Amino acid sequence: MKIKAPRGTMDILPEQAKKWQYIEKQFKSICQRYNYKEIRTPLFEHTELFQRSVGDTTDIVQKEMYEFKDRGGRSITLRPEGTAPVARAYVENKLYGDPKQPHKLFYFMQMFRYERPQQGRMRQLNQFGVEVLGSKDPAIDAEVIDLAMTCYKELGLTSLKLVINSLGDEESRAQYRKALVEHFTPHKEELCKDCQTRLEQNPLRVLDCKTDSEHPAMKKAPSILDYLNEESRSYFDKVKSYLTTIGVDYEVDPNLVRGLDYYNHTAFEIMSEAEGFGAITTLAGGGRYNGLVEELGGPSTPGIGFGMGIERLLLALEAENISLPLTNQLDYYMVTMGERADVESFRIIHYLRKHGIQVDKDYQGRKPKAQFKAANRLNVRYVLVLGDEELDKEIINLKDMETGEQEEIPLTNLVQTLTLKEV
RNA sequence: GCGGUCGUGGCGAAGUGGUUAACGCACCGGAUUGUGGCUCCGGCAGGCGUGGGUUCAAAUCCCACCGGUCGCCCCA
Repeated sequence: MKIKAPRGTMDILPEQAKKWQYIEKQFKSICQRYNYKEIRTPLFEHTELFQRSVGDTTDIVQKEMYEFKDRGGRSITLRPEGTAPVARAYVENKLYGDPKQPHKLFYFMQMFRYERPQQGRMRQLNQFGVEVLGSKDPAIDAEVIDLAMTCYKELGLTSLKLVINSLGDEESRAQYRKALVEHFTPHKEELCKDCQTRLEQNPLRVLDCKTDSEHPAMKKAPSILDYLNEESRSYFDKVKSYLTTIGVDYEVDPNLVRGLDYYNHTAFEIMSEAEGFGAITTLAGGGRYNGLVEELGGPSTPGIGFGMGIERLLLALEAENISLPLTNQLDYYMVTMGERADVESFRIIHYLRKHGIQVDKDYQGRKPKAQFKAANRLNVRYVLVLGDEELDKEIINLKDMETGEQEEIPLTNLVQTLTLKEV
């Protein structure tokens, strides 16, 4: 084969697509229960949107964006994440003026990140996500987290870990940032190269460095939790208390920083603890972003959301050995014998389909024997047998593939009989 | 972006320098002129990821590239 799918992309074939459909259906039903409405934004945006919101120092912007110039010379980027585009749409369409607040939104969208692919990390990836704009009620934080957990739980996943943290408000964060720089600067030379850069550009991210995690300075690093001001601390406490109220277990990890610039207050991640899941365990991540809408030119509007990788979700299901209840097999298969019957069968199945009956036939010119084999392969319970004999008698033979029994159905009663069978 | 590892018919998998590249599954046909799932028999299908090189001779050795996979960075 000459032309292959570009690196980091994949085809989703019918067998697999059934799972995607099922997951989407379940998640949409959950969203309906929680009263979240679907939003769809463009596949690509002006590069500037991500630079300004996600942040120039983040990995996403520095090395992962699918960025190109269009024919008009504009810098365009295939969206690497969903929050910024949704916030942009909120501002652009003036949804802040809509009396229905907050706006509770969900999406199923493709994202693109230029990374070295491996299992669970594609260049084109699919995310289900949720964004709530216009509420700073800690109960909404808990609702969003609960929604994500519910999605996983209703599919049957159990080996989950919810990790939460608070990054505090701007003031808390600035204080903490200062403390971190003061703490790490004396050890700067001992830290890894990445951390030295991070210390200057984005000190919070020094904390989630894996290389230096054993360094004594890392262990003695100040905790964000000690730098939360009164308001931030109280907010975080309320979020935790709401989670407890509805029985959502969590673990507080003061080192959970989240990479993107727009986050503040609540940050969370959901991981799989299933065995054999490999190095990548994050299934979903999100947080609050109270300054983002304003940053994008809208009125000061609080927001919170998460993104959930569907590819990783499928891996988690596999790791936990969960098979989704997929049930779309064929109801009827038509077997024909002879040319007369073959032509007539085409007319009949068209008629049956028109009446809502799910039926297929052979298109390979196979012998009857092979047609029955095909029916077996398709896992069909009933086969409609049509040959010269049946045509002459104006009936069709309905064969039950499980019992092997066959009964004659008058053609005039066909639809009625088959419809009843399905019940 | 860095490091390890792998790449043989549709799938799985032998072969590690030398006659026309095992085998299993799947598929097609026959035994059974119009009836399947079992059995038996037969058949279809690959020149070994791509491109160079070494050699009398390469799927087998070397190089580059592409792709998968694992790990790192980071995240979904």
